[in-house]
Amino acid sequence: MVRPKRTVVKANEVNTRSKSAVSPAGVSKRKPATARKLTSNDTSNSAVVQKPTATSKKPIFDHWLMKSEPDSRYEKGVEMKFSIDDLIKEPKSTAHWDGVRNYEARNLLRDQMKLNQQAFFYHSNCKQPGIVGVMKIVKEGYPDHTQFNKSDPHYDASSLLDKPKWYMVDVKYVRKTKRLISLEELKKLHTEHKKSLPKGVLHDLSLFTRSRLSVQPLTKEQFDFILKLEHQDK
DNA sequence: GCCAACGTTGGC
DNA sequence: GCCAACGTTGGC
Repeated sequence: MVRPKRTVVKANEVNTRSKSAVSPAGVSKRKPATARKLTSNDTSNSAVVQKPTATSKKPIFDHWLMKSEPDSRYEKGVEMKFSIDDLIKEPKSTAHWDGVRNYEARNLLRDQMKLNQQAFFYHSNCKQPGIVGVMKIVKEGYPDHTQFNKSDPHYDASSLLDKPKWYMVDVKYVRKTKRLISLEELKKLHTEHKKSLPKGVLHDLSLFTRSRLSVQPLTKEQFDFILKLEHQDK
């Protein structure tokens, strides 16, 4: 599994409004992320995803961006790094994205991420933050076992076996992007897209509007737009 | 290493 | 349920 960069912190299920999450898939290790609340608000999901209706224009989020730290960092004595190369090295290049400890992210992992959907692998908290590859969801949300492991940095004593608080998905490596699509570049585009008259597709990219979320939702339009950048020289 | 943004905790 | 204090994320 991967590890997110953040730590565990057990979030309790209390905050309703929170939203962040992090965590990568994990293969070998995992890291946490945050998500939103749970128990109490299981029903209220984050509002991130909506269903299409003939009349509404709510965006459909069926693509993802998942953050992981490629550089070595220790949390409770456990190394948290998980780069795209680490994912590639996993058996079948597949990992669980464990360690997310944020309710909003948890809700995405548990409820919204579906089989075969694509996700960007994003390197964070490193020299060159940005998108480095593409992966796909190969197993939908299921309980993150690390919450029950006392020796795991993301152990959560408040989570019950029969009512797990935290979830993860499995992701499989698809390919690296032809080049790093940097945070800097995305930020520039985001700024332009906010200013342009009809706003551009990246005007509300969650990487900037919800920067601390470790698992972020994207529309197909956003995903495709960003992926096309790999063909530009930059 | 700093620090802004924002999530979490816990008293009241 | 509010909100101040505190903790974390993650870019810079």
